[in-house]
Amino acid sequence: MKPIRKPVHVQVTNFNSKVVRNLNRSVILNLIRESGPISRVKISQLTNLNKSTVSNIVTGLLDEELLIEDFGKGGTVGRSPINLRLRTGKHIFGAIYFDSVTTKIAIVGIDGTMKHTADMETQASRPEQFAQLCLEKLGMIRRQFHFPPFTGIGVSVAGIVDPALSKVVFAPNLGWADLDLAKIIRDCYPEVRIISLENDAKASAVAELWFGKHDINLSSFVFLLVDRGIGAGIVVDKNVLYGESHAAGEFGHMTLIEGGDLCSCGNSGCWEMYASDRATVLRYLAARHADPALSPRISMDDIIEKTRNHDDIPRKVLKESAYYLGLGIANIIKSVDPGAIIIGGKITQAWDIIYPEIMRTLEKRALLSKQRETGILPATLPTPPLLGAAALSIRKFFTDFRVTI
Amino acid sequence: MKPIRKPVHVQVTNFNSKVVRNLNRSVILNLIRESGPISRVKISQLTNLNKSTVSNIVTGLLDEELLIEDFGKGGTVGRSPINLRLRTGKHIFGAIYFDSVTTKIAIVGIDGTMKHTADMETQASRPEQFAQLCLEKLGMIRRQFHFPPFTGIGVSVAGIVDPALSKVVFAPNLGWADLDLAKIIRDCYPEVRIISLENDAKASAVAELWFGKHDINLSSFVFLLVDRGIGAGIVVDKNVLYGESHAAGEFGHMTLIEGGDLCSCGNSGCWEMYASDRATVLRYLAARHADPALSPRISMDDIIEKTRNHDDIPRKVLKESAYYLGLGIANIIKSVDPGAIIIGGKITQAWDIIYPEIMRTLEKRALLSKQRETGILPATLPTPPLLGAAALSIRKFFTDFRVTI
DNA sequence: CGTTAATTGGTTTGGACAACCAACTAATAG
DNA sequence: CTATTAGTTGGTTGTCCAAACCAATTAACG
Repeated sequence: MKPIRKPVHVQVTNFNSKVVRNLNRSVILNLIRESGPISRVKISQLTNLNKSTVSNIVTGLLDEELLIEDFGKGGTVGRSPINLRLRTGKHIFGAIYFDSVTTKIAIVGIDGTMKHTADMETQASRPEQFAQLCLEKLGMIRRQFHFPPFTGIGVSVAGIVDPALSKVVFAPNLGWADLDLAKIIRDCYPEVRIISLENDAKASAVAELWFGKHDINLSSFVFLLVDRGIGAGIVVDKNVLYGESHAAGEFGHMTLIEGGDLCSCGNSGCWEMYASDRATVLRYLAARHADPALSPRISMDDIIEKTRNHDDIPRKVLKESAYYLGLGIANIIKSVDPGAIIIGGKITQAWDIIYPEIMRTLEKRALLSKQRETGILPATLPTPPLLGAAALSIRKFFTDFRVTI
Repeated sequence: MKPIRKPVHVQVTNFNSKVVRNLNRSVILNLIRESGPISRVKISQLTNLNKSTVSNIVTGLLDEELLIEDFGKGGTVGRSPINLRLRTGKHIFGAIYFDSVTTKIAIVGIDGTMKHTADMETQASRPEQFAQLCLEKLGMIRRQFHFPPFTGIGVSVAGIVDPALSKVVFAPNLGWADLDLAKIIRDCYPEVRIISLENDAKASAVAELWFGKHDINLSSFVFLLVDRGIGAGIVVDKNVLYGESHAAGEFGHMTLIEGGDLCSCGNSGCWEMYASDRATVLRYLAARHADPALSPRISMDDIIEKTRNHDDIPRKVLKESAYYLGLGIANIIKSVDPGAIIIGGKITQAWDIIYPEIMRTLEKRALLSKQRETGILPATLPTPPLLGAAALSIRKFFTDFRVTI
């Protein structure tokens, strides 16, 4: 018999003038970030804040050296507006993406521009030492190219992460479990105040949300990262869904085919047994009647490369993967009904092959006619999980309330 | 080639003193609702609002006759607290739940108590007239039992609803499509200001969120309504997920068995072809070697009733449904990783039969060990979609900002 | 070409409003 | 009477808002 717990009264957020100021400051800063360069008057109109209030807050942001004023000419009558935009260069962010084969490192500007990138071969067997090595490399690059000290550092990992505890809970492809990565970063960079750790798919979703170059204003979407496995980041109203165990979006392990192939997670018929890169490679080897043990030697790049020649097998294999992708995507659409699905991963290099096949499947299996129009888009960014790592910390920088002295 | 649309600058919400007041008022009112009776000092401690601020706002709420003061004795030393609780009786809400066979009507108090209920046989063929009939019946009951005029009216429908347009988009089991139900309500009750319309599963989720009697404080969960079909309401951080086409949570139509039975939605292998009440009834008839055309004559009640006798077939059939329920629930857990799954519908009357079977399936198919502990609970409320209809309007009453004169 | 009106962008000023703080009164147990 | 807890009062602070006020630019007109 379970004891009946009385509801615990968690701290309720209240509102006062300071909170209001910080919220409005955040609103203005984000408006400039998203739609800058923009004048004070335009901000006032869009936010419904009074002109004087906007001026007041902007003065503060200029004092903090977060903005730059552009004195230009306005084409129409009247005084020319002073356009405001984000100041880049003053704040930079370090980013690391731990993946099974290659770990990627980058230095990223406040506006999401990659200032510098580097690759390292992942040494998964000694996680602490390897993480330290990457962090040191990051610092070396920073000094070498005379960047200012990091405002924040962000890390993404191909696995499940608990950002409250800032630990890697379970990363099967790296063989990591219960690794306190945040502590390693803090020890290495004690002066850096903003540190983020996140699952790679969720980080990618944040990257697309903040820096994606889509022609529609996406506020609800699912980012699908097709890699060795399949992960997803669900974004609803510009918020990432985390879930109770921080495992929301693990669509890769949903059962798609009852009684299907056995997955390493213990379940059978998981989506990623049919649509992940690993599945594609294995299917390719099977089609070539090759030894499945060769799979580590063959990469998605090889298969996609081979479609350029007049060879039907890689094309057929990719189409088959696309069919299964469509099958799972239809389920995602029925689950959370997103405004779009953004696909990242190597398979998107064969977009012309996979897209028609995905859409064909969707059209057969969609529930509502409106949902058949759900946009299926390739990622617009170079390496979403890497940029996403930085985006996590950049987001904190912009949305966390300024510490009032 | 699509035209590149510049991001449309939607109205940004700003913050000023009036907004702050209304937010804090809302915070206090909801705290009293959820954890009342409670004293001013306790509210102050829990919300971090100053004692005087709480007193100020509470005075306003007392003036509005929303609260009642209980002068009791406090067991300890010091002045006894004046406990505050919601005043019931002054505000009542009308609720209608349109389902395929029986339409249910209720009069509900502000605290979620059912004051009066009535059933009507659904006449789906003439939706406008039938809706009007139900609304009139609701008014008749109200007058007969001397209730005050309705503060709000809420309606839930077994189908997809667009609450922005307040229309029933698609209700296959009722045969309704593109029905402007909100207009019918408004025409019938022009003086009622709060009118809500929602899908039955989403309404049920709101009912459990606001009035559910669970021993844990649920803020993220999925309400699963197992009926002729299967629908779900996803709740994340106390917010219901709607989705781009207002079709989030349509797990009933997710593909669970590739190449499985053909569903009326056009897809094959949908979950509800295996786990819904209709599926259970059909499976029961098949086990009895009876004519599937008899299915409208046999109800879930009959099957559950028969498990009381020493008859193995209904038991076996229910267990099979529970297996498929577990299969789909595992997928839901992997999708949105909820804190709990609350199941509603007739099948929960056989909880002792289905629960062990669901859990057995989950344990085999869960991804994380922590997720194996995800609570699977039966609904705690009598008819969640009906109470949910009222809860929608009650929620608006509490959360919508008070119109300042 | 110089002056003025019209227009738009941005700032200053005074007032309103809400939360906060500290000191106060009220009630209760011992 | 004292210690303790609950709730109120009066004054202060901080923020937003409205409107008046500068600033800068173009168009019109004599």
